[in-house]
Amino acid sequence: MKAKKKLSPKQERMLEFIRGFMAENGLPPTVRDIQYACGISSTSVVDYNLRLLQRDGFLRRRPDVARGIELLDKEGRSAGFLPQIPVMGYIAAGEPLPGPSNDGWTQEPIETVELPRHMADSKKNLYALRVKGTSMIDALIDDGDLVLVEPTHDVRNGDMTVAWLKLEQEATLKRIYREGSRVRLQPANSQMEPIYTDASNVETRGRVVAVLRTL
Amino acid sequence: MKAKKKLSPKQERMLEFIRGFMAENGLPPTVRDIQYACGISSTSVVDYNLRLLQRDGFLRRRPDVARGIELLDKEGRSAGFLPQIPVMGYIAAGEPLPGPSNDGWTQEPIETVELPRHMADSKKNLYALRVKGTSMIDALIDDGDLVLVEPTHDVRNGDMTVAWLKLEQEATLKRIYREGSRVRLQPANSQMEPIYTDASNVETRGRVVAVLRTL
DNA sequence: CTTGCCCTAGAACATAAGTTCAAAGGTGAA
DNA sequence: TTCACCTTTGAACTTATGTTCTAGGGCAAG
Repeated sequence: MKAKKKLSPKQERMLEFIRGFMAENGLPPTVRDIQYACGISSTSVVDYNLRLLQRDGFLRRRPDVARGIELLDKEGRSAGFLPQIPVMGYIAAGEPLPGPSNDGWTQEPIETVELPRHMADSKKNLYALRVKGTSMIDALIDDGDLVLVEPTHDVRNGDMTVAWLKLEQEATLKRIYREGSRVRLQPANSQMEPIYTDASNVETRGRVVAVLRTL
Repeated sequence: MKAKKKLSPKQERMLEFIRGFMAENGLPPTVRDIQYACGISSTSVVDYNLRLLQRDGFLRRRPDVARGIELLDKEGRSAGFLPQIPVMGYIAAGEPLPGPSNDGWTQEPIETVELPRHMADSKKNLYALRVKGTSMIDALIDDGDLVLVEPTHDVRNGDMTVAWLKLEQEATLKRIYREGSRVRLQPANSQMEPIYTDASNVETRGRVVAVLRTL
């Protein structure tokens, strides 16, 4: 992991814009796109800063090719184009569960992952949690897996849910079924027994839309 | 699912090239890139065919913008840029296991998925299998999951392996450990017991590099 | 054969977009 | 202040790249 130079606000903004432009339009911006979007007065200033950004390893430029900007990730591989999903923290049985407060997040993401469109589905404001420990095995989720969460309170019966059990002070991933005043939390692994608890004891934090495991 | 017009060989080739170019270079090709790569004699012919491809819904062109080609998937959403991983078939306990023969595949993919670089990564020639049934639950893999396979015979001890048990005529996903003349197949779920069998009974088809589950 | 249609050729054109330059403005160290 | 050094300006320049046009070839229907 290389220590990246810190960027000027202008460079920060440029990178931000380039990322967004690529994700939105499916091709890299031109120098002039950047100029206008970032309120820069001259193409030469854009060029100047692109040069610096390239020097510091944030992007690569192909000389003389239109829109020849290529964003690089921390490992120097090509990146961009896809929505960046923030990994907001860990989910583990005994630990507090990161979640959005009323206006945005208090913490920074511990990392970000780039996800294909058919998963990320843009406007849903997804975030991800890294699973720590094997306590979610009954949901067929292993240590190190990444769970993609849609932060909604509108969880339906049968949805795989990120739940916080208040009494137990425990985070869990289960399919949820409201049954009167109580709630049934059903492990994905049908060989395992469901948990029943009082509805007031369960705080749903969102709906799991995907699980990613890399080996 | 709309019925796409069938394409001329030239158009087929152009689309193919555009896809590859984008995945490889991270930006769409120019008209002239396409011209040279597909051995076309004039830019106007490329333009002509791009026009037809656009008419038939395979791509969108932004007028007057350099490299303004945008590939569309079957649903008309923007696509491209990422390696297309072919889903070559199903993996299920009692069914034959799709696999590459000496020169390529005999079957067509049942679908393709677009994967982020950090998963699809290199030129590893990955393919995917759709899991059918719950027989892989001991590997923490559910019905409907997608397993990404690197087709290699060089599987190391501890790798999650796509294995075919000849006697049992059964496909399975396990961590593999060679122990002398026999093989230990260890479920990912550590609460479950390993299977031991003779080395000659196991045919390894590749290494699982990722598991994707969408809910 | 003629007509119409789809496709190909080659060239020229228009402009989108990268690059370069000389000069000036800011800023901090000495 | 003076001297480096980094950054900004505004414009001009070059070329990469989309677009257009006219002409012609191939082929099937009439």
